[in-house]
Amino acid sequence: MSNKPSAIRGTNDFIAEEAARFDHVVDTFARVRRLYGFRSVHIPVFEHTGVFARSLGETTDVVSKEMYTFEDRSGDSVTLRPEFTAGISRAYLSNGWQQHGVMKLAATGPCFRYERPQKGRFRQFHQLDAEIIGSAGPDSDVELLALGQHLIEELGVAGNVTLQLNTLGDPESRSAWQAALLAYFNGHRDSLGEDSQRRLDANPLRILDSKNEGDRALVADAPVIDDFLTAEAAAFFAALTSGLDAAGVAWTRNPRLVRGLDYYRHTAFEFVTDALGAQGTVLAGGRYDGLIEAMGGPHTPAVGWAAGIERLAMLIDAPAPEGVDLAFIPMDDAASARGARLVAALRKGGGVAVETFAAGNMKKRMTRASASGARLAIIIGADEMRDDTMQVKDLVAGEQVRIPQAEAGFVGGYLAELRLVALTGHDGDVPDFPAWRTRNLGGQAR
RNA sequence: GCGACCGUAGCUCAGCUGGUUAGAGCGCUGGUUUGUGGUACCAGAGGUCGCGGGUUCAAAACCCGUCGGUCGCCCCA
Repeated sequence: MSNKPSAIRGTNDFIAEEAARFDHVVDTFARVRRLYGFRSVHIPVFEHTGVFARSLGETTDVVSKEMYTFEDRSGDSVTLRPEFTAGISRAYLSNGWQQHGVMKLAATGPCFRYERPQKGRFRQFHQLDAEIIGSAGPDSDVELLALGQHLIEELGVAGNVTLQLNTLGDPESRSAWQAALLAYFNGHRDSLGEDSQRRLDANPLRILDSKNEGDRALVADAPVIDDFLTAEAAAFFAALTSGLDAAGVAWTRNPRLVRGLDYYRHTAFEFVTDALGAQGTVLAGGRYDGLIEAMGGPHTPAVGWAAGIERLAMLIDAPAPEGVDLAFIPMDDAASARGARLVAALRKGGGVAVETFAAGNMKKRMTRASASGARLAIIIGADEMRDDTMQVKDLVAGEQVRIPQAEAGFVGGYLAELRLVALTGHDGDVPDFPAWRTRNLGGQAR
């Protein structure tokens, strides 16, 4: 048992419920983002290292110690994407997407960060991503946040998640505030924890969300961004908050909320939960007006967010397990061949999900058929082959009828009706299959 | 990079202060039911006790190392 192959640290293999949770998050995003006109974008999973190194900020942890970077065979340094925004911005410039005007884009897929894994944090993790590129107005921030809120609601986790909102101001506001913070914390350097003393040099803003008890007391009296906001920055934030109120997006002001990556301006936000241990951030982002310009493009305002699929997946209720509609159980080769045509017709014509159970003894086949989630089973053996009939068993009711194979349409019709009832949430009682068939036979006869 | 905890059957775990052939539940295979499941009963297969070394008459249990996992710090989705 010790020679089993092992997975790379911090990667996951999902089946069954875990896979269903993951899929449900992805599917829900695909549905909701269309409601807001966000179009799908597909970008590479890796880029030239410079794409990330320059855009995220050389001193950030993501760049300085968490990137999956390696040389390819030609000696170029390439990096597995640690996030989506830099790659999308690069694609925007590479392909001249300015021609499309304001773009609302959505992406999904794996990202990579070389970190110690823990709850809600992995080396290969997966994100949902939404960006609005080319729009400077706070109405775009509102739309983007509304999308995020809507997604959270559709996933049924809104009760556990709150939106924390802050502004980092424009570059003037931000650097004035940063200078004031630096002066303030330098004055109390000795009272700061070890980690925060290091932050003082690297990224003083981060001291604001220190978890150290002693730091928190200092942070409480630290300079607040509001006192450094330029008139424009203040107006932007006011427009944003009133827009959110108008759109019915609930938010909480958190003046100590900062974002780790260098490119953020103005809006910064996190949807957080306390139900996930130490990794409470489930969806987060902000405005990054300077990024595309810094990458060598024209001045292009933009806002975006990313959400952690695994984190959302841990939060939602378990989705209904996957299953098929119908189990086909042939008793011998002849029945198997006959049934193949029948099954193909049901799949292609009726959209019926069918799984065949031909291995093991009868009891085994029934057990597996039952576990497949199928409502009905079609059983064909030598007896049935003789007179072109089949046994149709309702696996929920336990009732079974022997009917002509020519009546396969009833099977498709019954399953279609069940689907319809499930879809409309109409809980009208559908009888078991034998009774349903008798009823519809009668109806047709007249 | 730092810290804490954990590592026994396919899975989840029990195994008290070291003492003979290492257990349970679930799952798997077969049977009660020669072609009928989801409930029940019976039987069976399946374990280098993560790996290496040490202490001891004796180690799954104690010590050291190592690898792996989990959670936390840092940082972040």
